[in-house]
Amino acid sequence: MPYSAQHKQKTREKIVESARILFNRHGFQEVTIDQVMEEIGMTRGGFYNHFSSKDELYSLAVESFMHGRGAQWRGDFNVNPEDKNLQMALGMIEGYLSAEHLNDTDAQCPMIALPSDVARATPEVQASYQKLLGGMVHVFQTGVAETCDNPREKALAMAALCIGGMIIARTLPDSGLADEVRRTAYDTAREIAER
Amino acid sequence: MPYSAQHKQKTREKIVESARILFNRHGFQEVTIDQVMEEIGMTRGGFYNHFSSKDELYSLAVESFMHGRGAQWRGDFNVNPEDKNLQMALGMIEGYLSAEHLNDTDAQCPMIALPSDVARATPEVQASYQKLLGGMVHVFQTGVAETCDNPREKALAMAALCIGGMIIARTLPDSGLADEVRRTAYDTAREIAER
DNA sequence: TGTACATCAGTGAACGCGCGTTCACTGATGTAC
DNA sequence: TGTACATCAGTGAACGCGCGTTCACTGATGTAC
Repeated sequence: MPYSAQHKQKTREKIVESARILFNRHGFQEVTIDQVMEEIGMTRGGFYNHFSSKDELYSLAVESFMHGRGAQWRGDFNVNPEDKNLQMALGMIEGYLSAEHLNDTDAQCPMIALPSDVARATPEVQASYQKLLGGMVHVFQTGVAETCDNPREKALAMAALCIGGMIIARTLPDSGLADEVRRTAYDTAREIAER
Repeated sequence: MPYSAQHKQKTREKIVESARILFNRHGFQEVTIDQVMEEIGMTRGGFYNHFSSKDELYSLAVESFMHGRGAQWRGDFNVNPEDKNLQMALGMIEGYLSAEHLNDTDAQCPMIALPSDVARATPEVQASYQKLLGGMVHVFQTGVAETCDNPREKALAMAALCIGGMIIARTLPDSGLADEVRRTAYDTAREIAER
């Protein structure tokens, strides 16, 4: 067997990561397979040795955030769902609604970077998006579970504020207004968590 | 002067409205000028008699919602900012987060239909988006102004919940979960308004 | 240890298609007489 | 009132370009002997 199985797996992962970053930056339609492959020093033809279509790549790129860049990011803010305490949930809110998260497009959550793209994508891509939301709601829910009797509702409201606040902030040309939206979403989500 | 000035103005408005609906349905990149023109029974060449580029049309289409389809929609839910009372703001929340609004893509607010498209568009398009947000915040703010001392913060939080909740709901393939998100956003926004 | 070989990841030219924009033309309309 | 004319909204072919995908090939690699 020429080329080890790991070699192919590594290349595959590099393509997905390159795609995730480029889709985050420019959107799905706007990114070409050429660009994705060039980013990792390869040419377009090789792409179809790994994936059957650009759509398949899209779904994998969205989902990869959860256990890839997203997990790394949660580490920075000490967010570990196993902790099951309020501090953990508050860390998530703070990190998600932070200026760093807003400005670091490459490492940004795809739920913020690609909402309307995903709404028009294949069911597979939407399923990947739903998995990300499920992960976030799980974090919030376990965090507030022991201090209230409707953790699920709280978790969903917190998620809507985090994601919605960031999407709006990202879209506004006036950065002052964007910061105001972000801060208000943070205050409100925190208040819901602590109430 | 052959063809009255009104004739040209009418055609221009028809193009913008056709574009707004098609962009809402399929996104900016995915809609061609051919499709926009065909929708009103014209051919592609005539487009450049009215607009200098597809980008210019995009900005106008987003902004047109406010005084066009959006105003009509506010009428259905008795939302008139001149009323300056809580009921008016609650009507807006209810209408915005309603199942009808979620499912009627053609008449949907572009803030829900196009967030990530706009984030990557020209500053002009983003300015149009910001105007829509400003209008919504204004409605909420005047509605809660007389019953609390931080109307601006409340209005921004309500807007984040309305827009964020709807964007998420629209993207989820599981309609049960989508309804849950929508309902929770409604309950939370209402609670903020009434507190 | 060294060499011939089979495999298949990766290459890059080519295909088919569609899009934004341009442009020479057409013909419906309002006006001048 | 009727007619010739000027205007310009609208037409549709053409241009230039780029993209997703295919395909014949190349050459780096691990294995058999």
